[in-house]
Amino acid sequence: MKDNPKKQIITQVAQNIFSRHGLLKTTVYEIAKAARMGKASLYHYFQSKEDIFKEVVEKENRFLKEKIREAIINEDTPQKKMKIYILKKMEYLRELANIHSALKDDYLEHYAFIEKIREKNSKEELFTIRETLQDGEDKGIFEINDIELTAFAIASALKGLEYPWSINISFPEIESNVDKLLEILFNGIVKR
Amino acid sequence: MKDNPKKQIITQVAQNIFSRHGLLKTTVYEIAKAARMGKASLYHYFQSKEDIFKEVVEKENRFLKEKIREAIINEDTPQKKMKIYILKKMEYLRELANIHSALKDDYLEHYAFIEKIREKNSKEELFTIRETLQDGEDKGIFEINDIELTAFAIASALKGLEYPWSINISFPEIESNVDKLLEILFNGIVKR
DNA sequence: ACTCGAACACAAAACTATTATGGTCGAATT
DNA sequence: AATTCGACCATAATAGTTTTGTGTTCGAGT
Repeated sequence: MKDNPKKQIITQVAQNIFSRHGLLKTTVYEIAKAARMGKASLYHYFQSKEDIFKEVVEKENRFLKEKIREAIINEDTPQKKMKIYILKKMEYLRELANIHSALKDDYLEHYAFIEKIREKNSKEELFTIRETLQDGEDKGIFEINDIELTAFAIASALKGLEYPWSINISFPEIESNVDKLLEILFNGIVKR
Repeated sequence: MKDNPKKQIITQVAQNIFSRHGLLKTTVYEIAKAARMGKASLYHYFQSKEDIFKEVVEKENRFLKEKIREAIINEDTPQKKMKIYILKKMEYLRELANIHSALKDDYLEHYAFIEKIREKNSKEELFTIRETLQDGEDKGIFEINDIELTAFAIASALKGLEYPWSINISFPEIESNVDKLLEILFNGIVKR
């Protein structure tokens, strides 16, 4: 997808409608109407409904990455970089309805293309964590053996931050939970 | 439930049938037949199908707790106790089909009584982790500020161990992942 | 106290008909 | 040539109806 204006309009209107109704409830007809064209014309620009949704998710992912890059750019320590990465990702995932849906909605998990999106996202996450660990090690801040396994363990732990605790269990504010978990991951609980 | 032999027979046969067919697919009629009684007679001993399942889950939970107690009894350090606790729990949850189902199956999550079972289990988990942290602190091994929040953060991290990663992502053996995560939680990644 | 056949209310499943939806095709328009 | 779209297709989804299954109750019997 280059700079085709029609394609961008379709993507934009689709982004809005998908984010309100979700992938399944949004019809191709609705998107076409909102883009002021006939339904059949859409297929000149996109191969399928799935293609449109993929494009929308990729657009949101680019936005998310840019926002994270901006936030991290002036941080100097790997600890701060990791914290900002996690918090910004959580924050923007809440706003970006389509990528959130693609990554989190249970009813979408049997679609092969959704599985691919989730896989790509997980790989990017693991990569980012691994890079940050490497950076910290290079700077003599972190001391790590088996960096791959460490990246994986940390990624797993961070997934646990989204665990759906029962409503009757009083759980802390997400940010203090992130802070505390990162503090533990960085410094450990064994006396120094 | 005291020592009523009929009730114990019902519970035992129900445990078997529930673990094969699951809560929803198991009929009261089947349980009655297996216990060699009429369907209506069951209601003399249990108030409902739900009551039978609860009894079965409680039975399995008692068994699980006893197995963990036995495994931990000779361990001396809080680190070892925590590791054994996590691994044993994972191991027995895999074997004890009914409590596993009660805690994990998505299709059961809208039942109020299942939510209660999950809540109770989470509270027990948090309690166990908190106790172990306290033990470690009392022994001068751990240094913790805000023990409640720390217990919560660690519990969250451990929930992440069960995250369903995509099949195309090569993830490590569960035990090495547990080991690595615990190592990080205990010692941190910042150079000592 | 314990047992169970019969019945109940309604949930679940099966079946049938109708409508909606993603996608295609070819002709028309720009 | 690029773009548009009406009409149509195959089938998925939905709606409506009927049938069967299931948890539970009740009252009579042992």
